[in-house]
Amino acid sequence: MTIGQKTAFSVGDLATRSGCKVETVRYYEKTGLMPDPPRTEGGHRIYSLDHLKRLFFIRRSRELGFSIEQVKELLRFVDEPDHTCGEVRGMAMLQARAVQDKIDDLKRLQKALNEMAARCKGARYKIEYCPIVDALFEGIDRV
Amino acid sequence: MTIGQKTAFSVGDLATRSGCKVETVRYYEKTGLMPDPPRTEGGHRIYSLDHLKRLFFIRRSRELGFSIEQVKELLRFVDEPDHTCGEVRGMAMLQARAVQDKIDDLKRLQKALNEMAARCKGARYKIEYCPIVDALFEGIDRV
DNA sequence: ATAAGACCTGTAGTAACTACAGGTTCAAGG
DNA sequence: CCTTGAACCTGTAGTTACTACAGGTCTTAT
Repeated sequence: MTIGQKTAFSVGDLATRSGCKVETVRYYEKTGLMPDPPRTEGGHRIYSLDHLKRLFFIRRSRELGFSIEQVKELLRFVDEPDHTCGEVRGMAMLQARAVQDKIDDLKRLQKALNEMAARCKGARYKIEYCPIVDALFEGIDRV
Repeated sequence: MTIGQKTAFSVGDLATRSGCKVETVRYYEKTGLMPDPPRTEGGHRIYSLDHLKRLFFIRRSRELGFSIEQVKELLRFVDEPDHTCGEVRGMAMLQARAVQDKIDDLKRLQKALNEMAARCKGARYKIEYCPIVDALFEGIDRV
C-alpha cells in the first residue's frame, strides 16, 4: 500500500501504521503534540493523512532521542511560518552533542565494568575475595 | 577525615558522605536496599559504618548503570554466604553487554543526526526546504 | 528555655508511556 | 434489521528512581 490511497484513519490505523500503541496516540493528543481530531457521531476519532504524517514526524524525532518538549519545538518550526532551516539545524546539533556526551559517559562506564570483570581471577572464589564486589565498595575509604 | 572514627551517623550524615539526598536514603530503605536502622527515642534514624558502606555500594552500583533490582541481586550475593565471584562476574558482564548495546544504539543515532545536519546547505532557507525536517518525515511513504 | 536546624511521615510530582476497568460504538454476517 | 465481537471511549493507576513539598516533631547549641 502506498501513500494517498486512504483518506480517513481510525486511531487503530494510525497506531499500526506508525508503529506505536493506540494509547500513545491518545497520549500525544493529551500532551498537545497531536491536534484534537474530528470525531464521528459516536465520538470515535477520525484522522487524515496529515495527522498520520505528523505522527510519523513525532515518532521519528522520538527515535532520534528528542524529548517530547523538543519535539514540540520542532513542530512549532514546522507549524509556524517564518522559521529558518538554521533553527532546526541548531536543535539537531544540540541533540548530537547531548548524544555524544551520553556515549562518552557510557564508554567510561563500560571501561569500569570491563576492568572490574578482568580483575576476577576465578569464578569459584567465595564472595569475600571477589574483586568486583571490592570495586563496588570503592570510595568508602574516602569518607 | 578517615574511616572508622565515627560510629553513629544520622541520615543527613549518610547522605552527605555518600553524595545523595536524604530522601534517597529513605527511599532505599522503603524499597528494601537499606535495612531499617535503629532509632533514637524520638524516632530519628541511627546508622552505623556498615550502613554507610552498604550505601556506598548501592550508589556505586547505580552509577555503573545497575537498576535497583540488579543492585538487590548484587546485595544478595554480598549478604548471603555461599555465592561465588562467578555469579557477580556474570552480572557485571551482562551489564557490560547492555551498556555496549546502548552505545551502539546511540552511535547509530549520532550518525543519523550528523547526516541530517550535513545535508543542510544554508541556514537561511525557509522551513519548507529544510532537509532535516524532510528527514524527520522519513518513512511516511512506506505506509 | 528557646530557637534554628535537622529530622519525621506521607503524598504528589517528574518522563513517556503502558495497562487496565468499565462502558459505548462500529461494521460485518446472518 | 439484528446481533455480536472487535475496536473504540474516558479516566485512573502503574512503571523507574528518585525529588519536592507540607505540616509537624526532635535535637542541640546558646
